[in-house]
Amino acid sequence: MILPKLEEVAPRRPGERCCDPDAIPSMSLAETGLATADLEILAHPVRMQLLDVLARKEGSVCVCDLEAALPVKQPTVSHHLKLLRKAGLIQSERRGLYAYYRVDRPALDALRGRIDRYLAKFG
Amino acid sequence: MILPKLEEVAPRRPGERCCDPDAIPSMSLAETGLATADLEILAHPVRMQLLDVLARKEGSVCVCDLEAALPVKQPTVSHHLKLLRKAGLIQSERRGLYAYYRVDRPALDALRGRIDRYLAKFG
DNA sequence: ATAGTATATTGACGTGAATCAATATACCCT
DNA sequence: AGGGTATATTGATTCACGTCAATATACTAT
Repeated sequence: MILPKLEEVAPRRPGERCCDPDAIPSMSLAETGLATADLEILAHPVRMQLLDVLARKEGSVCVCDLEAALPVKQPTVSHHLKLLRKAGLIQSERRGLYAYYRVDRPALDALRGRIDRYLAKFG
Repeated sequence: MILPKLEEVAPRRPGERCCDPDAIPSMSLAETGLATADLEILAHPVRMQLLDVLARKEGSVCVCDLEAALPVKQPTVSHHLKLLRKAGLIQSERRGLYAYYRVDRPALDALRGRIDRYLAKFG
């Protein structure tokens, strides 16, 4: 390992250490990318309320009930349900005209576990 | 409590229950607003790496070291540090030309606790 | 004073998210 | 077939966020 001559680094007052060699993230950009994706899917009031309602019910919930429970219009509900489904957190099923959604319990538990692990890095 | 006559509600097939009375969020919009604010502050790669670096160090870290550790320019680092400080998660101190940041340990622990509690609602 | 450095702020730009009206799709019923 | 309903999709709009060049600020050193 080649060290620069002292004159070549920016001058610092002694005790005001800059260029601290272990001020290095333990998480790569790829890791923080996954972590932020996990957090982002939860970080919206509508999605949080949707998950809240779905997670408390044992079985499936009709979209019409989800619409009634939330302060946004039907296309917006549909939009956020789609995002949650793409994230693997919920599953859907059609019965006739109606669509029913339920949580994917293992996926939701896994998400919780990952977020717990991200937070543990700061503890 | 006044109930509508049965003929006045939208017709449903029996067994395809809609208007489920307990499909109701347990979290108000105000609560989900606080929760999403807590999640949003973490849900960015640069802020997560900043917290990662700061949380691992016992003392303060010079901004110049934070800049060196992250893949963004100086104004961007400054911007995210400001957001984290406004959120109460970090504190800053100036020593001469240099600025030093450190985590606010109680605030970070409190944030972790709140997020744990939000996640517990889905468990 | 003058020059130089570290950090903060401003202002502008690009990008993506959120929302919803309008429309499409798929299903039921007569 | 035709009309009605529930949900999904499209397209347009708005708006907040992230980034950075340029500049300001505040300090150091000569």
